[in-house]
Amino acid sequence: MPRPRPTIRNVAERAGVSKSLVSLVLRGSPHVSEHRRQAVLQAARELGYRPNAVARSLVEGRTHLVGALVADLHNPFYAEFLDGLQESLHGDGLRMLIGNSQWDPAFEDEAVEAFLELRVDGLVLLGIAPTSETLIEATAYTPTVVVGERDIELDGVDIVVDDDQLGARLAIDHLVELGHKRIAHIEGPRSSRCEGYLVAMRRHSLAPYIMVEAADASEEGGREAATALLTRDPRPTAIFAANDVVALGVLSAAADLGLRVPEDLSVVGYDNTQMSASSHVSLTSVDQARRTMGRSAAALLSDRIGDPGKGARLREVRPELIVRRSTGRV
Amino acid sequence: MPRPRPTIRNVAERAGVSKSLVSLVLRGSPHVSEHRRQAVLQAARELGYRPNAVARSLVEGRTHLVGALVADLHNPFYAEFLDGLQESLHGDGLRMLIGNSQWDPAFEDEAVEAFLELRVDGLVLLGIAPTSETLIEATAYTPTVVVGERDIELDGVDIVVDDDQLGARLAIDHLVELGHKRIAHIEGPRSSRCEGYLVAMRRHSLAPYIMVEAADASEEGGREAATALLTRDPRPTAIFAANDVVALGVLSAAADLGLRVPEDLSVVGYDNTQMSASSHVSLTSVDQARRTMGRSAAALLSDRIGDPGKGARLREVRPELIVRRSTGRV
DNA sequence: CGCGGGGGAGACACATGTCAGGACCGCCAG
DNA sequence: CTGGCGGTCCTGACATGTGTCTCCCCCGCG
Repeated sequence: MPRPRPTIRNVAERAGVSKSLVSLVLRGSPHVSEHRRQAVLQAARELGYRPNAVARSLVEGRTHLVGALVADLHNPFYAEFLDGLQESLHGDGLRMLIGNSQWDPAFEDEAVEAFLELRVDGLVLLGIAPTSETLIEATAYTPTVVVGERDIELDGVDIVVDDDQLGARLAIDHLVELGHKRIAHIEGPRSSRCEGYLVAMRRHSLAPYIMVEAADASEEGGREAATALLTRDPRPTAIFAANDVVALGVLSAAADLGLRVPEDLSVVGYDNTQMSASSHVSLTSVDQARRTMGRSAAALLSDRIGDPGKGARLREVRPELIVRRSTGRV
Repeated sequence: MPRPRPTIRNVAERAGVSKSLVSLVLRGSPHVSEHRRQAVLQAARELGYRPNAVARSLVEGRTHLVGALVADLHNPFYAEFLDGLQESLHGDGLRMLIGNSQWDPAFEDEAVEAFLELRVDGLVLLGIAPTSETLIEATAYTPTVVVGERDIELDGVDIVVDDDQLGARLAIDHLVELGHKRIAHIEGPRSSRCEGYLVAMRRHSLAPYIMVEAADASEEGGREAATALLTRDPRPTAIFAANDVVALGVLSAAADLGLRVPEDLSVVGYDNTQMSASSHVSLTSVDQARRTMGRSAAALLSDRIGDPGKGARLREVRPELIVRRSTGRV
């Protein structure tokens, strides 16, 4: 039913010119008489002509497409990051495609294969370290930026991360300022946050009070770890959780044990999830400037597309502490 | 730095055959001797050959790409829907591109233009009604499915929605079963949910107890509306909120007024957000079978791509009530 | 009349799929 | 034994829609 879309030749015929001229007009060449230019533009408008990006990409050798591969679309961090990324890429005339690997390495490879076949100009890996053979090969052929993963040692691959250590320090400083000493930490997958906690505690000469409990990054994990911490004697007066979901588990555990927040226990999360902003939760949390990270990634990528073969660069973005009602004086 | 990717010709030379034969092998033609087939495959492997989807699309006249335009990536509904969509499309050999309009009609048009220039085979509009000229034109040229918007009257455009009315009925039935009579509703943007509430209340002969308060779809809006409802005399014993975010506002208002949930007040949300599953919130909520909707959309779209020109179809997906701790007996 | 330059057209290239046709082989009938 | 026929494998040519490059034409000016 859908009639075939008009091509540049149809426009040329209708305007009574050669197709080359149509191309010139559409690309904004200055060496075209005003008379013909108008004729071409009008013909294009009348036919509802829309340039075929496929053909253009083929001849240009580039697609102006950037593939963003996300481990998990549900994670609000990625969603906001993508907003920033798209915004900046758009300014550079690049379009963003999103692929979703759902944490499955097989899907990762597959999505990247798709991007490579589409000949994207650049690749952004979100929460995905290029370890598989396919991914490594991809980074060799295509300008790539990795986000949220440290310790990538690949030539010509840029990295954008949140400065976890600084974030942890912000949290601990805040708690110390409120008079807390027995500050515990629940460790998650990001080990640098734990290191930041350790460093900050020592800096405040609170080394004797260091308490760390590991947990998997879920509410249930946070609850179990918190229960373990809070039944110690003496119990901590504050808990810095690896992230907001874990912190939510801490809140549950506290409620179960009859501890009031923040009177009896202060809680700090990480990520500043939408959830933590809810007044029903109101969790003090470290915010990773997500949009900023997105923009950084876009800048690095555009630059690298323009000039591949640069050395790898690392961009650490400064987080910020958002204080809410889950923290208070001892 | 990145050396040019090998083409089908390079493979042909290396294997000592014509490029047509390489194409045949790669497309899995049966009329190729095993000997040559192996030679071609090996040459392709050695060169790291990857077919160029751009060139292929140009000659095939189709891209095997589907563009999904999302109003808001942060909305977890869309994220999960996309999972289901991608999963099913993948089974049909289609790849999914995601565009993000961030609720801005200008971005919508622009993203759709991009999709059209890329010559996507199909379009999925999430929470976006095709009202602008660009979008309407797009639906005329490209198979399209609209999700989450009713009342689209366009030829050849399929619609997938949650059965809001049924969802509301499930919520009310549940509350009635628990002995509630004074059940209030906070109305959001989806008017069909409100209608469902009204119908269900009347069905239970509870028309005299109908109470509706409008609110904008935010936590603050929910809080205000709930405060208004809960300070009435007699006050409602249960509130059915338009969605989970609004319900969260209800919980806040209840806490402010010293009402315990569920002892003094039962609350039901809609959408079964991740938040509502958190044990710290534990909100009874209506779940919109998001993955199922994604799969439905994929099925409709694949079908329409195979045979455009069918009439418009409407698919209403059945929601389900998830009972948690925010509802209890009167 | 010659030269320069502006404006336009035609040819080619991009990487691939397909289709018509050709080479070769084996078999059978004359 | 040979010619014809059918089948298998493979090749070359063409097509897809666009950008660019070279070349040509014509006009105006010196």
